[in-house]
Amino acid sequence: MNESPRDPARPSRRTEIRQANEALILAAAEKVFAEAGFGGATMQLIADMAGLPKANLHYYFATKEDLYRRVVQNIFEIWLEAAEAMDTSDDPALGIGAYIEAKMAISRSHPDGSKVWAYEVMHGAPVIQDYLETTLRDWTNGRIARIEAWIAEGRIRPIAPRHLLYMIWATTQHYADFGHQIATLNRGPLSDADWRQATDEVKTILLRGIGAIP
Amino acid sequence: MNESPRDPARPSRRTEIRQANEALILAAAEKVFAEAGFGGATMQLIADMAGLPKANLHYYFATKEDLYRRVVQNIFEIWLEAAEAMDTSDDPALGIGAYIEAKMAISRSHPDGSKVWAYEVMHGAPVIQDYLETTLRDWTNGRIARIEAWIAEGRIRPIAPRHLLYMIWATTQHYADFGHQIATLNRGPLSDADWRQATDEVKTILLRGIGAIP
DNA sequence: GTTCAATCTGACCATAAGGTCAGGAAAAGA
DNA sequence: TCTTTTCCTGACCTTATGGTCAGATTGAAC
Repeated sequence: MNESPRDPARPSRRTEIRQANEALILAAAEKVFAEAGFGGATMQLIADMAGLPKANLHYYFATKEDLYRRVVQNIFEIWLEAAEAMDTSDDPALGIGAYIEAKMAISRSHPDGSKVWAYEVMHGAPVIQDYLETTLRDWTNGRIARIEAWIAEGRIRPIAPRHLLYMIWATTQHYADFGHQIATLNRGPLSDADWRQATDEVKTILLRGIGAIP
Repeated sequence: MNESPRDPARPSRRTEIRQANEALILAAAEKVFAEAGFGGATMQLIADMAGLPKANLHYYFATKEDLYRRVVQNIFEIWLEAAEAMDTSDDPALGIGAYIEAKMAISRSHPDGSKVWAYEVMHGAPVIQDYLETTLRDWTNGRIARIEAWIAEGRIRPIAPRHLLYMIWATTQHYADFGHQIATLNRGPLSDADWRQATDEVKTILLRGIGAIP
C-alpha cells in the first residue's frame, strides 16, 4: 500500500472522525431532546439513534448537560445568522419581510432545534440565561432602535417595536414548536404550498398590521 | 359533643378532603410539569410542593401519567371556555378582539398550564391527540367558517382564517410559554401596564392586519 | 360504642438512568 | 516496525425514580 503523507491543509482522518461523530451525536440529540425534553431524553436513546454505543457519547460529550448545551447553542446561532436578514433593506416591508421569511424557513428546516430552544426557555433558561442577557438583549435593543427610526420617519405606524419582535418570534416559531398540532388540524404535514401560504399570511398580516404595506 | 347529622346537600367532610387534596396536588403538578416537563418532573417533587407524602399522591392519582393527563385537560378546558369570547359579537373587531383579550388574560393567570400544553404538543401530543382530532378540530372548523363569513361580507380582508387562528394562538401563548425570555429582555416581570400594552399591541396589529380596524 | 369504608404513610422494591473505567483497536508519527 | 496518542466499548457502579403494600388513622353510619 502506498501511504502518502496527508495534505496538512486538509483535515486529518482523526479530526474527520471527530467532526463526523460529533455531528452525528448532535443531530440525534437534537431530535431526542426535542421529542422528550431534557429530563425525558436518555443518553441510551440518543446513542441508539446515532448508532453508537452509549460510552462513546461520553467520550465526545462529558455529560448530558454538555450535549444539551451544544444543541441549544446551535439553534441560537442559526437564528442569529438569520436575523441579519432584517438589515438587508432600508425599507421596513422588505427588511421585516425578509426576517419573517428567514424565520419561517428555519422553522421548517430546524423544527427540532426550535423545540429544544422553547423547552429551554420554558424551563427558565438554566443553560442559556447569559445569552438572553447579553447577545439576545443587545440584538433586540438594536432592532428596536431601527424600528423606532422607521416610526420616526413615518414609514410604519407607531407600534411598540418590542412587541412586534415578540409577535414575529411567536408566529414563526409556532409553526415549528406546534407543528404537530398544526399538522393534525391540517390532516397531514404541511406541503410546500402550505408553507408558502403560511409564510405569506404571516408576512401580510404583520406588515399590514404595522402599516408597512397598505 | 353534639354530632349533628350533616346536610346531605353540602359535600361531606370526605369529599371535601378529596377535592381539596386533588386540587392541591394538581396545582403542584402543574407547576412542576411546567418547570421540568413530564420526564423531568418527579412525583417526589410534586409531593413536596403539595406538602404531602409521595404515597398519598398515588392514592389520588394512580400513575404519573394520570396526573399529567389531568393537568393537560385542565388548561384545555380553560381555553375552550375562553374561546366562547369570540362569539360575543357579530363584529369581527369585537369578537376577535375579545378572544385575544381572553387568551392574553389566561396567559397571565395560567402560564404554567400553557407551558404544559406546549410541552405536550411539542412532544407529539401523546396524551391529548384525541382532543386535537375531535374537540379542537371541530372548534377550529367552526371558527374558520365564521371568519369566512366575515370575509364574504367584506368586513375583513380575504386572509386565510386558519392561519389567523394560528397567529392568535402563537402570539397570546408566547407571553406565557416564553415569559421567562420576555421578562429577561424586559429586565423584570411584566407589570400591569406592560400586560395592558402587550394585549393592545397584539390586538391592534392583528386586527389591523386583517383589516378589521383601519 | 361498634363497624365499615375511606384516607393516610413509612418502608420497601425493581428498574433504569447517568456516568466510569480498564483495556482493546486504530490512526499518526518516527 | 515501533511507539504514542486517540478512539472505542462492554461491563460495571451508584443513585434516584415510579410504584407497591401492609398496617395505622380517621370519618361516617347505625
